[in-house]
Amino acid sequence: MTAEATGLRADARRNRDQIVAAAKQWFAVQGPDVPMEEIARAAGVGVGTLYRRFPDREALIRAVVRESLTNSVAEARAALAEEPTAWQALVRVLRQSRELRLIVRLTTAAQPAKTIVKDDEESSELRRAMIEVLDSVVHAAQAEGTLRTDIDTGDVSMLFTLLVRPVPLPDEEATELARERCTALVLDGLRAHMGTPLPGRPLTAADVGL
Amino acid sequence: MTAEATGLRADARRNRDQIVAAAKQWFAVQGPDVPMEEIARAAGVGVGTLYRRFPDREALIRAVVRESLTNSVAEARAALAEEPTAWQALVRVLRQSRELRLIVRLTTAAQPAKTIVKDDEESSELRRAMIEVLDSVVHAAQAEGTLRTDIDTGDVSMLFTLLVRPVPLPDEEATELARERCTALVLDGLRAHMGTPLPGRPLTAADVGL
Amino acid sequence: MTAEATGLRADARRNRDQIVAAAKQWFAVQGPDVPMEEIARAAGVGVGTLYRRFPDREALIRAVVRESLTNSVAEARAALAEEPTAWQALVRVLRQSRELRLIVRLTTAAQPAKTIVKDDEESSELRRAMIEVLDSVVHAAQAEGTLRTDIDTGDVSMLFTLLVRPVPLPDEEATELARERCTALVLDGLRAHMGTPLPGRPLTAADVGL
Amino acid sequence: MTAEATGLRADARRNRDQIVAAAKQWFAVQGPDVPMEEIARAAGVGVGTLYRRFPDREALIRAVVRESLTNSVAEARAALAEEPTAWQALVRVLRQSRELRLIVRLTTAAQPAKTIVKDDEESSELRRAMIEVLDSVVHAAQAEGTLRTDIDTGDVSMLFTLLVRPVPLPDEEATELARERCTALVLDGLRAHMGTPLPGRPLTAADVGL
DNA sequence: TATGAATGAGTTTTCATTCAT
DNA sequence: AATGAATGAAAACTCATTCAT
Repeated sequence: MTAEATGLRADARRNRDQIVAAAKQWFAVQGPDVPMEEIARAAGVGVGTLYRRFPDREALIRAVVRESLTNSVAEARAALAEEPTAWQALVRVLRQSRELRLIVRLTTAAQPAKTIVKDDEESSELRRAMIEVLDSVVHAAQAEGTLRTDIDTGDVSMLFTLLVRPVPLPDEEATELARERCTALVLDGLRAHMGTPLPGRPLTAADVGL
Repeated sequence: MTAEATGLRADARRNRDQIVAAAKQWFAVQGPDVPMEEIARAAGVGVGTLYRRFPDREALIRAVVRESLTNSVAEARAALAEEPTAWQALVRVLRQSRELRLIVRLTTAAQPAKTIVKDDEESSELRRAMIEVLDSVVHAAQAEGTLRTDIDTGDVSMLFTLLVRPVPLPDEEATELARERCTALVLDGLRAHMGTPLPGRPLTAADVGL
Repeated sequence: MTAEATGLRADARRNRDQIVAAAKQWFAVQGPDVPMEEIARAAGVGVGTLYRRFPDREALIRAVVRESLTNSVAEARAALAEEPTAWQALVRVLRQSRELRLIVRLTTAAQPAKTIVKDDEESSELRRAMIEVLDSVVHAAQAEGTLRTDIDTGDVSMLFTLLVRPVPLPDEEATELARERCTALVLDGLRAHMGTPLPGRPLTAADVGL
Repeated sequence: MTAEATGLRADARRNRDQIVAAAKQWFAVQGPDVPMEEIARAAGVGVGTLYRRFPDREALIRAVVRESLTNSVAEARAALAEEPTAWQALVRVLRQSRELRLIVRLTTAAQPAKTIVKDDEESSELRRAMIEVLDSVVHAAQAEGTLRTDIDTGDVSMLFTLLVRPVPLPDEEATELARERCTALVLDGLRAHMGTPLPGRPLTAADVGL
């Protein structure tokens, strides 16, 4: 799906994809420190195979982040293109959060993952693309009068980050409902003309280190 | 401060307190997986002493959670008693978040901490006390007409949980500002008479596994 | 060049030779434990091809030793035939040390190589041939009065072994000069009529396990 | 025995010494790549204990080298002080080679060991001390007319290095005899007034990277 | 047949927990 | 009772060897 997967033999390619998929699953539930062997097992391959494709844990995280970011950007672009209003695009981006959730999880983990993304040119480029789309959505929503104007992309992405973090409630259904309601409540806070004054100034993407 | 601290010789007691304090610091920055030796070093004692007091990591986490919960409940009660309006009490609880942040961090970590709290009678009792206070604040605020009425304590505590999670931005100042703004935005979403309809039904504390 | 190379298709034969050549290079610099894949890469073939030709590392070492021994014997015979005096032949053998150096390196490494040579009939035969030539040179030199007579082939070959071992000095030039000077000094020790009495008795090739 | 061993509890100290002793034995026969677990087993401790004392293989090698160098320097000084002639001191240094053999083995191994010694201040100092003693012995022997004057400390130490390398002959007795004879032959090459002209110029310790 | 992918056993290293001093 | 040493199980990573394409 991403660049580095090309030019592999069919079976190797299948394995690579399974490894990334398995890593995504494990990373999503346990964070970036899952035993490599666990991932290998989930992918149905030996550790050796995993290490042949991804020389160390960082490389694997990098690949996962790249893939998730690629998907997220594509989803965000689709939302912007297809939704009738910018507000609706904003809402949709926020709801299409599976991949985003993973990135946030990895990016806000202990230490390493953030550095990994920062140091990776391809990820950085994707991150820039993501910011661009978010900027468009935010400013368009403000222009159409649906989003409050005392905020900027950084504020929005902070809220996204918070909403998207995994909150392990006992059962799956409650988790979904809670997330939906929280999202709706936050959206209500973002809507135009409704707010109390905010401290400081609108935060840009750069302000929040994006 | 808590039950198990009583009946120890003065020096033993001091050790115990230093260990818990050190654990709180480390847990706050690195999560519940910090090497035990790190904690012992920060407390100025040997690992042996740590283990004499807390037979394993779970026991230590339990002690930390108990202490933090105790403090949080006290703070929440003080807010309810001292603030002129329930809304202001709500805001103050949300801002007095140091101890709360720690509990959330421990409670939402990988696997163990949540179970630890569930299985501990004293923590459960504190949790119930906390819910009771939160319930009072929430319902009082709704009664006074400042908090929207299509929500319940579970919704509020979910939002608290989200806001309180550590979001490692590059610099300390930006982190503080971002947190302030997000809090304000979320509070705007919670204010009475301002919202769009929410999906589902008001979530109680029980609904979100508190 | 050696027996097992015959009867192969031209390309297979070329592969085999490249593998052995690559192995000689790597063995010379890193000893017999170089990763097989390194050797394969240097030979411009896949590991699979290497393993098709040499079922395991031992087989490859065996092949290298055979080839080196073959060359060494040929060189020693040429020296004996072409040099005007036995002493000069001795000196020349000692200086023509590239192949010899490799054998010594492999033979005196950790454990395996020595056994490998011992257990290999072809190598043993070559070793016998080598001893024969050395014996001729040594005894001829003693007969012509240039080599001290209280020693035998085993002593000489021990000294050869010592001199021939790689001594990694910082720069290449120093290494060469040092080797030259050491060789000259040792030769001075071997010259007739110059020595102090030696302990024990002259060592034959058999004495030193050749 | 060396500085870093002081201030340990009696049992820890005993373990540390056993570990170093075990490492010396294994390093002497197998080189610096022996499995750490092997060393731990030989020392009668768990791997964990080994790693507590020596954070990685390098640290262990460093400790072994320091100890061996310390002993070697002491031996060399004793030889210089006690032997009636410098020549006899030279001979004695060369024969007291157990510790020296180990250092040479480690120092001339694959890559790392050399760097380890270079980068270690204490080892470097010991090395300088060793050179100083050797210089004294060499120059004194030349002054008393027993050692040829067209050489210098570098030449001598190169010959030492060669002689001291392990030559695994089948049986122990043959090894000893062979070493004795080789040493005697080399000494004959070093004796004053006996030599043929050597190429280049006398090699100092610096020339051979000491 | 050649290739390079897959496997899994072997090593290094870390850290929770136990135990001797 | 306090300390920090010892233990060993677990995790990361490498590489010889086998196998599918």
